[in-house]
Amino acid sequence: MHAYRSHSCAGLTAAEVGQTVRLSGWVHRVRDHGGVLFIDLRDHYGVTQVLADPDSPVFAEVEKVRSEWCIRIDGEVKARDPELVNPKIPTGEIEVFVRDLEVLGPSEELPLMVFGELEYPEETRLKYRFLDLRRGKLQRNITLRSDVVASIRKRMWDIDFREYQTPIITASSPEGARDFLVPSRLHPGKFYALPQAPQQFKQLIMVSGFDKYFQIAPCFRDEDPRADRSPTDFYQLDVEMSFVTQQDVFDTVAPVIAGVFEEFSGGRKVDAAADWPQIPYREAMLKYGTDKPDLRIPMEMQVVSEHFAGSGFKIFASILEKDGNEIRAIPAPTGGSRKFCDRMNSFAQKEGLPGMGYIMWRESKTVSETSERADSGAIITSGSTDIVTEGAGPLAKNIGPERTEAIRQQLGLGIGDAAFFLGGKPESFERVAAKARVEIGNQLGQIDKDRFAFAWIVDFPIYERDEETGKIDFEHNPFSMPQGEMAALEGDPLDVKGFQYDLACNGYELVSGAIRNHRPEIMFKAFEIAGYGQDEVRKRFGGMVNAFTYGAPPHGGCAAGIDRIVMLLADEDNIREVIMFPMNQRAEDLMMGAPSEPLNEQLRELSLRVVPQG
RNA sequence: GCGGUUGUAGCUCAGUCGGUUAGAGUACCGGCCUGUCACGCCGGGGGUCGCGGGUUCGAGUCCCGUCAACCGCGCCA
Repeated sequence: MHAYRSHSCAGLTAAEVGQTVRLSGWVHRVRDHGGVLFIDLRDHYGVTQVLADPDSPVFAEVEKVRSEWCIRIDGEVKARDPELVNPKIPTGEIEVFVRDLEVLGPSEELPLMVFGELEYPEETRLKYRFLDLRRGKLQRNITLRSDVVASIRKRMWDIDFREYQTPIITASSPEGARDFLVPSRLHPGKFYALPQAPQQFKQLIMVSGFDKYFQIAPCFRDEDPRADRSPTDFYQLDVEMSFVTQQDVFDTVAPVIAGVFEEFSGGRKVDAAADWPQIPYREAMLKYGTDKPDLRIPMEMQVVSEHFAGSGFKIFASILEKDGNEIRAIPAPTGGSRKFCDRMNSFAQKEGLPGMGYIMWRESKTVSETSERADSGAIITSGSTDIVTEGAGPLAKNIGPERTEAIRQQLGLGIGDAAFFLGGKPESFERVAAKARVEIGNQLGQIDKDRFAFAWIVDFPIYERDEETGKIDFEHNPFSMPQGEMAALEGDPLDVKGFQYDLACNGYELVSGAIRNHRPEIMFKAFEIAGYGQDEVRKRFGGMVNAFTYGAPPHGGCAAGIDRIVMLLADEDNIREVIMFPMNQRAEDLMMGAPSEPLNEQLRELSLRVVPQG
């Protein structure tokens, strides 16, 4: 018999009754009844109940085992009496009577219980990640992640892509984020960098004639984390293809993403890839306040400036006197209660805005009298009670019934509905507006939680103007082909759109990509507009620019966030739930003790000296 | 760098208006229990109330400072 096991803890059924088996696993739970003692023995695959009584030669030793000890047992498979079957576990029809026990690894008192669904603080969970990982949820999430990656690889292979590895220790490739630097021992004073993405390599792979590339690639960025953003490193499905248009990339990647979601959605609805809308960036910002809208929420923002210009609501009226300012409304069907409106107002305040004005529409009865002169000359007066829709709330009072009604009609709202209003420079309120829209959708129960809603966001601007310095800079990375190529760069830079796109899903950015700028002269021009001379470009992207002078094919691609895809599929809202060994919020690994101080000897070898922080 | 929330037993938490010896569940230790599957019952050990200072006759509780964790902003696809 094998040293550790003849079966897994999920592998025994009524068919094995009577056999002598060997199991290894962790003690999930002990139930000691004195004369009979039960252990739920758990491994990666499942749980089997094992038992011992004084007839067992190892009864005394079995009595000593505790939760999470790693043990091996030999025993005899027994059928349970019908009334003793546990229908909750697949092995519930049998149990194993222990005849031999070996403690493979005893356990200290646990800082975190594997058994049960108790919540623990992040700090505890991360420090004892190996215990947390034993728990059902992380076992499921991490297994799912592995399955998702395998599915992606297969799907990419099936459409003739191949996976090529690119360097990890490489040159700094400024994509916008901060680099992780690696000091060079052989070249004192010089540093390698970890790639923020294999961006330049994959483009070079295209120049090298490989046509279709993908890689499940680690990416490194030294930025502060968020719940949906891992610090230090994360994984991308990195894709690049030659001789393609933007639509070709969509047609290639969408079925892969949709296929993966369908495969692992567990019955949740996945919007068909062919139906994914393409929303221009400007339109997304206008309607949703963000370039990663959650399209499960039906409400869309609208510009309502005209109704407030010169109105009695002085705050908005004066905001509108300034160029570039506008007023936008978020409709909130069925949100027409004071309580709800107040809650949303304080939500906006918590997010840093002065507040969020609102109008509620309710019904009001008015008695109207009409008088008319009959043909006979008599005056006939008739009275009737009309039910009319009336705007309520301080804002409605200030602007009066006509303007209030015009707003209602524009937004298509009715009795019991509300609308929220934000004013100023769009950039100043769009972030909060986007969150408010989600909050409204959530609170009013208008989000279909069992749906994955996708949209391509297209026509991203190539450039943006820095608010403070007024300087023109790249909005994203500088590798995208401007729509209209060289000619487009002759006009106003802020009007130049790129063949650059994102895929949004349920409020997350899942994919980002572009048709690349493969023409050196257009690249130089594009950089010139952002204030970078040819020398600078050659210095920073020399390898790639040089390659582009030797017959570069038109190419494009994208990168999809593996962590986020798994996070959505696992229905988690924190990226750490789908990463095996994540960092904490301060980019520390509490389990491994990283980062840590290097040995003096290491520093000497690297010609480095640590400057004490004042 | 900034803002919010949190910090009490190994773990999860309660602790009223500032008032006696800081509690519960769980885990751990001991005892009882032959059919449990969150087994049950009895008993026990376990506390720098994050840390420092202050107010007070008296501080887990109030004030100031500080540290840490998480969430968010800035930043970043």
